[in-house]
Amino acid sequence: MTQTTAPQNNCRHDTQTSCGTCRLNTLCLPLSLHLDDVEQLSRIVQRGRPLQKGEALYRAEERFTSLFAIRSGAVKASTLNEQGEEQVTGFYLPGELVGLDGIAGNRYTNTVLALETASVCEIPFEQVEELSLKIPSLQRNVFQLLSREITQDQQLISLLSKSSAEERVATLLLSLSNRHQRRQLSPHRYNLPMSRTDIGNFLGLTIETVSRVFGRLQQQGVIAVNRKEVTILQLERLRTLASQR
Amino acid sequence: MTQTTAPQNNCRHDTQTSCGTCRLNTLCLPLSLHLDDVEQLSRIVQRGRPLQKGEALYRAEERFTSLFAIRSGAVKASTLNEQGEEQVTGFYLPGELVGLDGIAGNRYTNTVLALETASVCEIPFEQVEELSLKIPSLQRNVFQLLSREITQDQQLISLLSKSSAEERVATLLLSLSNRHQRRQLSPHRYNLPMSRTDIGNFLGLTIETVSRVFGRLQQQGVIAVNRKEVTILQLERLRTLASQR
DNA sequence: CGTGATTTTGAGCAGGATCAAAAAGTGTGG
DNA sequence: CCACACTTTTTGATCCTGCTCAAAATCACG
Repeated sequence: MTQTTAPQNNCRHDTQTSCGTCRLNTLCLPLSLHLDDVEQLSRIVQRGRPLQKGEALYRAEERFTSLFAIRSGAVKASTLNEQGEEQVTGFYLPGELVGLDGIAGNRYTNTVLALETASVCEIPFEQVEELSLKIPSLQRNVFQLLSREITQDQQLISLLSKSSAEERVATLLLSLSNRHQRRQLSPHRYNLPMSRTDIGNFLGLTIETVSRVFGRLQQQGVIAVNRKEVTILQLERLRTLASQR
Repeated sequence: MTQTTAPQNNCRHDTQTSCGTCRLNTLCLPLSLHLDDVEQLSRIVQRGRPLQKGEALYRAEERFTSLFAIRSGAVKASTLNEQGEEQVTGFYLPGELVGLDGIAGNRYTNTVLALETASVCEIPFEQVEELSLKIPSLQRNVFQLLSREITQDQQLISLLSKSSAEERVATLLLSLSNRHQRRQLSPHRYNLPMSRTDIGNFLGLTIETVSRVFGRLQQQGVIAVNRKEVTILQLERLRTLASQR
C-alpha cells in the first residue's frame, strides 16, 4: 500500500504508480476515460498521508481547493445546522468522491472525518477544471458525478421523509452491501466503520432506536450483528424490509 | 409576458430578445458571464410554449436532453420511491434551474409538473457541454449550479432529520420569502403556488399537520394565511422558529 | 347552486424520543 | 495482566409529537 510506503504520488495501490493501474479506476473519477486521458488526470492527482481515525480531511468553512477520492478506509461527511447540531450527510468508501459540496461557494459546507485509517487521493479542482476544458469526457464525468450526488441525496430525502426506522436501517445495510459488492467484496459480510451514533444521526434516528432495530433484525434472523461486524443472513428478506411501508 | 405573446425565442421578458436582456439573468445560468458569452449561450436556449397547471415539463425515466430555467410561474419536482409513493424534492421559482438530476444517468429521475401556468427556457445539455468547453466561466457556472443543488438537498436532509413540524413549515415559508426577495418582490407577502398536500409531502408531514401548524402560526400572529396567500407578519419571529429546536 | 376537491378540525393511537440505568467494550497505567 | 475509568451499546419505562381515521367546513367551478 502506498500509505505504508514512502511519500509518493497518489491513486496507487501496492506497486501501482498511477490512476491507470489503480484497481479502483473503474469506480472513481477516471471512469471511462481513454488511457492517455487517464494519464493526464493522473499527473494532477496528489498523494496525501493516510488519515488516522478521527482526523479531518477538511472542515466546513475551509476554502475549497480539491476533491478527494477515497482509496482505502472510510470517512463520514457532516454539516452543522444553525443550532450547531451535526447532520451526517454521507459515508464514503473506497472509489467514492468527497468535496463536491465545496464547489458552489468556494468553501466546503461539510466536514469530512476519517472513521478509520483512510488514504485518499487529492485532486486539485482548478486543475480538474482546466483539464476538463481539454478532455470532454472528463468534463462529462464531473457533471455526472455531481448529478449522481444529487440523486443520491434525493433518495436519502425520500428515506427520511417516508420510511420507518426499520426501513431506514435496512436500506443503509443494503447500500453498504451493494457498495462492497462493487469492489468485489462479499455483500454478505462486512464491517460497519461508523458508530451507532453516526448511523442514527445519518438516518434521523436516536441511537437507542438503531440499537433496537438491530436487535429486532437479528432476532428475526435477517442479520447477525456482532459489535461492528454485520452478516446478512437473508439478503432477500432485507431487500423486502428496505422497500416496504 | 412572452407566454401570452406569440411563439418566440425564449429567456425573454416582454420585448426582451435574449438572455442578455432577461431580467432574471443575474440569477440564472448566465450569471456572471461576459456579455459576448451570454450572447453565445442565448443562441442555444430554446423557447417552449407555456405549461398549463398540472402539465409535465418532463417525467422520470424520460431521456435526459435539456436543463430548464423557470422564467415565470412555479413547478415542483418529485420522484417515485420503490413503493410508488411520490416524494416532492423541490419547488422551483423563476430564475431557478431544473433537470440537473438527469445528467447522471442520461434519464431524468424526477418528474417536473407546473404548479401554475409557467414558462420555461429549454437549454439543450449537449450544447451546454460543448459551449462549456469553450467558455471556462460557463463550465464553472454549471459545476457551481450542480454543487448548489447538492448543498440545498443536504439542508433539506438536515431539516427532515432533525426538525419539528413547526420548524419545517417555518423554514419553507422563509425560503420562499427569501427567493421572492431575490427577485425584488415583497418578502412579506406572496402566494403559495403549491397545495397543502405538496407542502406536506415535501416536508415529510401529513396535510393535517401542515394545516394545524399554519393554524398555530396564524394564531400566534406570526403569519396570516388566507387560502394560498401568505403574509409574514413577524419575519424575525419566523426566523427564530425556523432555526430552533 | 350543487358536486367534487381541498382544507380544517377533532379524537384517539402509536412509533420513536426521552430519560435512566445496566452491560459490554476500550484503553491506560501500574 | 489486571484494575479502573471512560465510552459505547443495550435494555427498560414513560412520554409526546405527529399520524390515522373520521367528519365538517370551505373552496372551485361548471
